[in-house]
Amino acid sequence: MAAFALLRPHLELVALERRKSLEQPHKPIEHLYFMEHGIASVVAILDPKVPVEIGLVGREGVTGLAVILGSSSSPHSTFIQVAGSALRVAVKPMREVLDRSEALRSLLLRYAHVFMVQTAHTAAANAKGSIEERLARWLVMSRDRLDDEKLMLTHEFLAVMLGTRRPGVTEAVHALAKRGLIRTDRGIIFVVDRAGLIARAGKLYGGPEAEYRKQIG
Amino acid sequence: MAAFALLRPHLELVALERRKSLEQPHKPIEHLYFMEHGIASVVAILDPKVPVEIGLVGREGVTGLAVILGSSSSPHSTFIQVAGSALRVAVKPMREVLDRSEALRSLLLRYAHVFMVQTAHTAAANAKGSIEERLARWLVMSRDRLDDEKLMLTHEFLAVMLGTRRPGVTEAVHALAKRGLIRTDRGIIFVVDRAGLIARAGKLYGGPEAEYRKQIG
DNA sequence: AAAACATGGTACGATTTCGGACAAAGTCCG
DNA sequence: CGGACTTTGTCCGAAATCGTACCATGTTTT
Repeated sequence: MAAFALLRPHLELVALERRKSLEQPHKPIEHLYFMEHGIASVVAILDPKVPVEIGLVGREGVTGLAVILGSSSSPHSTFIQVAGSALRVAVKPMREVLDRSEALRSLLLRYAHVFMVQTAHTAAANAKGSIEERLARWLVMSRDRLDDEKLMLTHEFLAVMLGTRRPGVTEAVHALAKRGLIRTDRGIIFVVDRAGLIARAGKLYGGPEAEYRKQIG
Repeated sequence: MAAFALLRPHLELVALERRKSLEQPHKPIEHLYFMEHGIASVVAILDPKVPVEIGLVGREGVTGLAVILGSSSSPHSTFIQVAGSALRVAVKPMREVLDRSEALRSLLLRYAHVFMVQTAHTAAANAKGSIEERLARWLVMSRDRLDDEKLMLTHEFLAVMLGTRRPGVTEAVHALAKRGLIRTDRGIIFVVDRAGLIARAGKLYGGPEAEYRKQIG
């Protein structure tokens, strides 16, 4: 994309290990990460022991939205969920380029809008969806961001993401497997039937995805 | 605020009746409303019959964030929850002023950040909070935005806002009343003990509010 | 190979919430 | 006044989820 030309000199390719922290609550954000592979997860911290996921960022997006909105930190925490890589840029050059490029600013603000829609949908999903429906939604979102059927995720981890108990995830995983929508192995979930998962997620899937296509394409 | 000088010629004072729609899903946004009194509610529409609240806007804020982020519509719906008034501006002059005033743009983007934190907190609250805790949070948020102890709200309405059944709200209202935190009358809830409600809401209250003070003050 | 650890399966009763229905009480309007 | 409507109170059994615990099975480390 043309808007990236100004940014390119400041981009640095970095590998991202699983669990690496990209942002910590209320601490200055140092870099923005344009994801190439892998998934970053943004979580709200109700309590240091109780993080709850509010959004996923894959290669369609960038972390550090707070900076794009003019803040230097946020109350959320961002970390790597599925290992991969990203092009990162330090906050200072990012701000300079944002000031100079109307096109880039416009693009990133539209992405912020899309991310907000995703977060809002998560709020609605948490209020209305069963664990199984929310899990189905989450697996499809991950599959799409990775473009890979093989997801390396533990139940424990999914429980945090969905804001439920770990045994609840185990049951939901079994239910989806019984329907033939996924296959599992220790620490791995294979997406077998993406369309089936979407059907299972019902109303919980689709809104934010449509908004992304509309705003960014 | 100085940043508002450019905007003033385009502002129009309007009264806002309860239930008035300010934005409809995927329809062009026509005006932004800087709330003076009353409360606007932003809801995600999982299903036309199932709206779920994702954020509140009172006199501390403005509706139409999608426009500020460069979009002309959003998948959400915004309507008046508690009657009041607002200064509104049409989208076109709003965009022009945004282009010219760095200060206003900065302020409104920071507000967008704060609103996003509020939405994220709602997602976490919906995942982790009981109905009573969520209700307590919601009542305090409304009380603060109205700066009034008297809230004109029906249980039916609160049920939609919290994403639960109406009888669940009735029970939660009774529980809070029994603790002496609120008093109720038909269609009215009086906040008696704000601090007590905050304590009852536990971790669900406080995060977004602190972020507002930090970013906007 | 043994020990330590991570992950998943399962069970338990307790609690919350659900979906739906119905009646009582208050309000509005002709 | 009388009917229509809104709002609230209450109840039911069913389902989902909780909190917790314990064990089995893999995996990694020593």
